[in-house]
Amino acid sequence: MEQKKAGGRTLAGDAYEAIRQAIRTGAVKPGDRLRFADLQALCGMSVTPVREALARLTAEGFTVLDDHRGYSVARLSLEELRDITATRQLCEGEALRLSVLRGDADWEGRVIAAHHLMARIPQAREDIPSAMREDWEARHAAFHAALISACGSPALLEICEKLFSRADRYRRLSVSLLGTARDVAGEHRRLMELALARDAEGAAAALRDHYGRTAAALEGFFAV
Amino acid sequence: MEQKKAGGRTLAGDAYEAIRQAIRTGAVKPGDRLRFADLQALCGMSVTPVREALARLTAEGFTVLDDHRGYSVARLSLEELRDITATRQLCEGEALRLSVLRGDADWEGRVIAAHHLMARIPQAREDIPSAMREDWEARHAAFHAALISACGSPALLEICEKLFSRADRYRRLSVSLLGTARDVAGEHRRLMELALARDAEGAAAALRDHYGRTAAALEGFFAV
DNA sequence: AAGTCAATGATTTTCGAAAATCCTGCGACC
DNA sequence: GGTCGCAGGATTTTCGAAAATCATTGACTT
Repeated sequence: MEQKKAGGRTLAGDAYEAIRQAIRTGAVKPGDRLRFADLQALCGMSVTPVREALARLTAEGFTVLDDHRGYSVARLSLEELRDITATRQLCEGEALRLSVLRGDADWEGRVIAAHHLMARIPQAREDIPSAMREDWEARHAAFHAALISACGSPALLEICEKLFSRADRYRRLSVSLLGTARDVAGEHRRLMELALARDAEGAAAALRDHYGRTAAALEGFFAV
Repeated sequence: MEQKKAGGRTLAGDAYEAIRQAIRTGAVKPGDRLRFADLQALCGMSVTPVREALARLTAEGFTVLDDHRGYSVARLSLEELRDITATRQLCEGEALRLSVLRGDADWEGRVIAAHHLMARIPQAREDIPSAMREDWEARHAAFHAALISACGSPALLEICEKLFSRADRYRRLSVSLLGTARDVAGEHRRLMELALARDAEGAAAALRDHYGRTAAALEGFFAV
């Protein structure tokens, strides 16, 4: 979805951001019902824009709708984590492969710049202030987006973007509960190097491995 | 208010179906603006459910939203046709491969039954009544859905379903403008045979070829 | 006791109009 | 001659309340 510009041109857009943030940060938990009365209080607006925001969030998999029973926060599960991971490996792997094959000098610049921005601040961890964690998350997303930005397929890019944001909720779980023992920075650097060396297959394989490790690090949590 | 429950559980759902149908049948054309006043008249309801319907349609790529300028029917283009085709070949090809590997006897039954239903009525063509064409389209969609139904990945299935319905608009163009010279029935039969013979790679390749032919048959139209 | 059914309360869904925003055309000014 | 700015009109967006629907409770029958 790329219809909202940050800052707020419409109230519905603001509501979308506010509720999305509440879900991502855990202010409302998976399975929680989202009552319109509460959301109107949270967002400070009437029911109509809230309804539109929920429609968008539902399309992206953050919330689910039960006819005449309203909306609730989508639950997290090991099955979904595995499912999303496998689908990302397929789609984003191919997107990266295409991007490496078709990227021009301008694309190389975007990748280098995005990596540089991300590497400048420490990775999200328990002992890092929340604001900086948010910042790193944004730069992390921008780096992955830059990698596949030259794939030439808007449809594939849209799919990857949606899957990335759906996986974001699981990624946050990883940060807050397990810490980060892996050398994520090293994985990212290697990803960039393979891409810039125009090793399409190698970069795609490294990306699949990268996502596989992230998922594996979370498997334990759901064993509870 | 005394609303009748004509089939739909919510008016927003009815509006979604009505507008979607208007777009698919060409009652409103690509690029046309969708004014709320017109849609309210068409659907016989107030603005709120229409707005929700448009939000859903936009999420699926049938319409586009321009902030404060309203909704319009998404345009068709050769670039998008190629893009969607390539993405379908990737996603649905993999889904079919997985489905063939993992499908059980129950899945085989679903595939055979869906194919039988589709083969019983003639394929959509100019000289066929519109109602029968709609019927065939529905069974065609059901057949393709059955093929990949055992892939085990809800995320992938959702992506395939969305891409299928997006491609549906182009498919209709093919029917009304070019007729069907290809042996589509034969392609479908071969697809089923490969799947039931558990030739996962062969079936996936046949599916990619099937979609490639459909797209190729339409290339000419956009040359205008 | 168990099951049915109607009244009640909570919540979603829809309405119709008001407010906000954008587009167009016209005129003034440089 | 061309550009800028500003009413007028059309359209979207939002509001607050009314209507419809779902879940629950409790009385009443079997």
